[in-house]
Amino acid sequence: MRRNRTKSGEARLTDVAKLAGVSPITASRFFRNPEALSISKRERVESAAKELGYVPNLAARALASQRSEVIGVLIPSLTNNVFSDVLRGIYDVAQNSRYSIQLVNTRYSILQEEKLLRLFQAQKPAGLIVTGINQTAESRTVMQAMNCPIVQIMEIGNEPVDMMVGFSHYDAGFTAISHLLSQGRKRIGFLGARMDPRVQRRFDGYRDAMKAAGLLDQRLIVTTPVPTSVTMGGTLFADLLIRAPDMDAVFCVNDDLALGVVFECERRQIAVPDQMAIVGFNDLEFSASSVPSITSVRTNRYEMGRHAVTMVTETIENRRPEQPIVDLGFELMVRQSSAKVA
Amino acid sequence: MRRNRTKSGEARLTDVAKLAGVSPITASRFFRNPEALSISKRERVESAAKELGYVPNLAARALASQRSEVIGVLIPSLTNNVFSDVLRGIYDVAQNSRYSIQLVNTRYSILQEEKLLRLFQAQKPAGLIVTGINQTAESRTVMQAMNCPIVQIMEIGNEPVDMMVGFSHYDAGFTAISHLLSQGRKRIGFLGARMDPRVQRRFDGYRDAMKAAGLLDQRLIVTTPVPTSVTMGGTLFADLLIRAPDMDAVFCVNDDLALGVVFECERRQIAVPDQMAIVGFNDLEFSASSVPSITSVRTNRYEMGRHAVTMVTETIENRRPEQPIVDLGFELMVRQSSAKVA
DNA sequence: CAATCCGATGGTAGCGCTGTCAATATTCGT
DNA sequence: ACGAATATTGACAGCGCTACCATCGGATTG
Repeated sequence: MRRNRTKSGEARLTDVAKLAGVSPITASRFFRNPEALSISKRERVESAAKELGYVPNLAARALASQRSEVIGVLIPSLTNNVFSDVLRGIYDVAQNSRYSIQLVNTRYSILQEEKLLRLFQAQKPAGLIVTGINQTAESRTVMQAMNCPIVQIMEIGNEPVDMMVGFSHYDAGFTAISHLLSQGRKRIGFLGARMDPRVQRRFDGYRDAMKAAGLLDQRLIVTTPVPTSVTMGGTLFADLLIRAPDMDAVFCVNDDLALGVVFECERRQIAVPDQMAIVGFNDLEFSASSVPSITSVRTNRYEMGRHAVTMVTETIENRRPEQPIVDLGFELMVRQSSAKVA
Repeated sequence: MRRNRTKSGEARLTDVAKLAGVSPITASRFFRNPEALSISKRERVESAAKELGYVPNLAARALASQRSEVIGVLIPSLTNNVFSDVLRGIYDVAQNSRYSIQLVNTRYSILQEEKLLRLFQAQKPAGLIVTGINQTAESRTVMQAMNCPIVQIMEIGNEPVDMMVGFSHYDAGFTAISHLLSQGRKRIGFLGARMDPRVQRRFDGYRDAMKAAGLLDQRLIVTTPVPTSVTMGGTLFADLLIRAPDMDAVFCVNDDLALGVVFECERRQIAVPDQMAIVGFNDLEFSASSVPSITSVRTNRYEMGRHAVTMVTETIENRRPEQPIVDLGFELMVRQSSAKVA
């Protein structure tokens, strides 16, 4: 005994088909590939759907078609500005496509990431976007078994699970230090909070640049596993000054920390850049308009998000990008905080 | 002709049931309400599921049970720090529940919001979290028809669609201005970017407080529809100084703008707070550690997110909160930028 | 000891949609 | 004008799961 409508009173595809005088499958095609219908049927189905206020049942569609139109996104933080930009890129592209985004927060834990990846299996996502390249072996296995396009974002490496879009944090760190060295700085501190894998690679760039210049000194390095913040920038900088009072520059792994250093310098009346050069990372919006403005490494986070979704959708539609690894690069924005000493 | 497994090779509930020697429905119950099974069956199903690596098919479940376990979230911006905090609260609670979050970005457009709300209908979400109280009439109709708990967040009002959690932006604005007035300030500027409804209500608080003090002056007010930023804070402040050179305080609708004003004052060598008091809004992390530290209105954004999800889930589980409207309040954090003139 | 209740389990019948492939209509080339 | 190729359309049979109701044995009650 079939009713006229769904229990909750909504119209079904069959109801639309009946009203339009076509078979259910024809109506179904109207919503997925209207070009396949003759003009007349197309119009009939369209007006029938409108009249009934038909809304497709996504669960039924997913069940029948054996696939969903969900792209899973795993990011490590919802607070960090860096990820909000990436997310905006992701959502901007996704909202104009038929795919929807399922976002989860790994909180910088690769075990949590592994667990969430397993959860995604149940959804049979159409694609996956994961942060970074440091997944557990188990996570990689799960991903490989998932049979959908996968993009690793934020950084690039040699062994993509599938595809990648990002840039080299090592090179970026190296470039930042090279800049300071070229300005005549010798005692360049490293200031890092929450040493996630990408921050670690920025550090590697710092270390190698300093080593190459014969200037590496453990006393110049301070890090903490605590999350990053402006306040933490000031605190760590104070630490660093105790350990290396002759420090003449500091490389902060992000702009929040750098801003904290700027404020701490003001408190202590340390002249920037004369006595202390400061370089940040990410080029957040405030870095250009702070006083002094902060030299920083600009990265294309919004583009990264857009790219990632696009790579996923193109792959689904059999237009897989020729290059599985996309390097979006970075740009050192030199500003007042690291201008040459007079 | 039924196969042993799904086409893609995954085990189905029936396969688990067969291996465990129980009926499919018993196996089904194991995953939804294990307590209903006898210990022996429970163990049998559990080990069978593990052996087959069974992962439930969410689409099938949603179709058969006529409901999903998705909570839809509509927010106007993915960039604004304010929302990242709310989101973090939402995700923290949701990730420990059986509900998953479906997030969409309305980009401050109530028309886009309406469209997205319709999209959500198709998903039959278990609950909905929407930003603010300024939905279109059509949006309200759609929501009312959705037959699921709905929480409006960020602010409170008198006519909840269903439930609300937030605080009074009017009161917050009024309080901020009262503080400045009590410090002896008379020419208090208003600096607003992207005048969304909540910012508008902060403005109403400003206007009424100034009017009550007989100090309202249009020249003291500057706003722009452009999104907020630190840079914009400096720009608008410069505008304001031209229009009202005798200004002795400024209320910024958020801390980014306030930070921009701090920098602009430094550039112009305007002494803060002696010549110019500054009050921000939201109490972002940097406000406490900037130089000078910035007086701001602290709001419980993380809690707001947590609350919203909790209200939804409790309602679903028939433990609807007694109070449909939760006022999380705010707190004025008085700091250097608005200390009393000597 | 029969009547009653309750917890545990299973059978049946879909949920609303789409994949597959066959059946028709339509167009085209020669 | 005729067969072949192509464009449209439809019938059927599930997708994997759960709601609903029936069943059954055992505990409880007077």
